[in-house]
Amino acid sequence: MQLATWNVNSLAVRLPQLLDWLAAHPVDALVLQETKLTDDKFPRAEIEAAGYRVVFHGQKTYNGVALLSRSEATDVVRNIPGLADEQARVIAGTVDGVRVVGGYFPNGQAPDSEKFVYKMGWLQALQDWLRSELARHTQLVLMGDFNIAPEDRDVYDPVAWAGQIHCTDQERAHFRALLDLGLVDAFRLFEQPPKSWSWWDYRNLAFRKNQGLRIDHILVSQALQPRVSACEIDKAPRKNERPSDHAPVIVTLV
DNA sequence: ATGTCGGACAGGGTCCGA
Repeated sequence: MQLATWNVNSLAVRLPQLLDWLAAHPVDALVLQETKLTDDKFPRAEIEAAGYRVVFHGQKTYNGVALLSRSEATDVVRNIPGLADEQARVIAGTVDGVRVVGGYFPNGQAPDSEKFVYKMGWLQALQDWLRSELARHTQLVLMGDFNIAPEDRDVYDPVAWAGQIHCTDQERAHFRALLDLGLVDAFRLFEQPPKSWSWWDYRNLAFRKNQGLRIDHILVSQALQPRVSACEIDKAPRKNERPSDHAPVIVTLV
């Protein structure tokens, strides 16, 4: 079984690439972020024609998430229960016995901004909700664009980025709090190439220079960890002529 | 490199967000 996450930065633009990618990587479930589509504009027919069921939660211009799966997702949840949030950032469902939670975590803009305050509150609400989700679903995967680089080795220039957004102590503490719930960073279960990133700024020839961050993650519950046999970032779509700024991350379960 | 994308609004160029 394979699960994946990909911030597509506009599904309207990236749909052909998504369909190509699914043809090459017929994963069992995939969560998308930054679809940037209201639900009435979601390309359901095209995705179903590719052999996937799909549930989604979108809004105009910003954010927007989706869960694609070969088997039907059940017990679907949109956004964090109990959190009043106008931003479409979470979709969850149970696929083949695995609770799949897809998230587009807030960017946070800058550590002294109002958006950072929102990010902190959102992260706390996510943590509180996941604690109860884990109590109900021992087999759980949390994946998406976390907008957090958990450690310095996840940053191409940790000195320049020290204390900057994605790298603050507060964000990293929230990431560790998620691990403390009983989740494991699947990517770090395996030896990985040094300088492995999942996002490269569109500017400054960042991809060509491999100047990026690892901010897209797949966390698995402890019950699921023994099933994890591989986890990798697929850089290939980032080489497209008109790419998303993020690359997909894939986890393989036996 | 305040360096590029994508969407909205508007029907071009400018703004916001990332």
